[in-house]
Amino acid sequence: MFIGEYSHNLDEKGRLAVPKKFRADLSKGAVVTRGLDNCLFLYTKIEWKKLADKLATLPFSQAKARAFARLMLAGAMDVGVDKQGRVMLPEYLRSFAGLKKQVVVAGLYNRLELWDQKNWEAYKTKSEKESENIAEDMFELGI
Amino acid sequence: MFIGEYSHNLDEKGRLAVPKKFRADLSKGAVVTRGLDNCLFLYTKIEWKKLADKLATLPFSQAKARAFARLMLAGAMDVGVDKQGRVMLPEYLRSFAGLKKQVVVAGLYNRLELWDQKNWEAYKTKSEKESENIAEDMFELGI
DNA sequence: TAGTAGTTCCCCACTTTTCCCCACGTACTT
DNA sequence: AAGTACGTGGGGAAAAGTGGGGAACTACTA
Repeated sequence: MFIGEYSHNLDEKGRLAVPKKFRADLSKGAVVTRGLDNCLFLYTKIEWKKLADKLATLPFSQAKARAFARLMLAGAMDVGVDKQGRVMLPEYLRSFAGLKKQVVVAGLYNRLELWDQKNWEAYKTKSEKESENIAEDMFELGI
Repeated sequence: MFIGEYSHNLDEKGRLAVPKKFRADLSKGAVVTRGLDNCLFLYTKIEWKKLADKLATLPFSQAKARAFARLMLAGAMDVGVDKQGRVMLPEYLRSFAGLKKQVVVAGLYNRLELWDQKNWEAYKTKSEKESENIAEDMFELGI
């Protein structure tokens, strides 16, 4: 299970170190893709497969379904973890998420999220302020 | 499974390099055809067969069904992958999709999509803006 | 029937990118 | 205070993409 918040630097080649704890899980294969709220999602191969199978069932005759599948599937990329425990993020994903140098790696149960530091801070302060309101809505979703 | 976004150049002879990863799957035979949103779809022979069988079940008494079947079936073309891993795209498909020099190859699970670079960028910016809305709709479809 | 033109396919060579490995620095631990 | 673990940076080898020359094949024409 992925939890926690880590800060790492992207190097000039677009590589990002993964926190040590998570490397074992990711070493068997990992997939990065476009996420929501301007971040990237990083899944293990197994978790990715589950998601991809769901996406594949969307009917391509529906414009919205096509758009969503294109964002997630075409946005996805197999990434290997090198001997130093880093993943290479393709340019189009870095620019999508606006990743500069400082990147926040956040654990969210079955995925990691990669955020540009600035965006993360902004998002967090916003959410913290609204947390009471947000919580109220969660009731409807069964929490 | 086809995933990812790649950028390749059409050469003067109308040939397009296929990303290395996908060549093994496509080497047994591939089919290109007209796609939706102004791109081309590229299937393996097996996946194409499944789609063609579905298209064949469409009632030809419906004008829209006829038009759709014509678009996809009559637009289809067997393509071989040469020893350098390239496919030859017939002129009528290149002009249909408005392919110039820079082409984006996008993996969408069971098919590849071929886009003119410009169109792809435009489509993507549009979808990214709407992605949160789209995502909420996807929830209803069980994602 | 043979010649010519147009295509398709194969191969060679160049360029660019990717990936792998080594080395350094910093921070934490013992 | 020294050793170890982890994050960071960069150099070099290998692989993948690209472009063009030339052979084989077809089709059309004289």
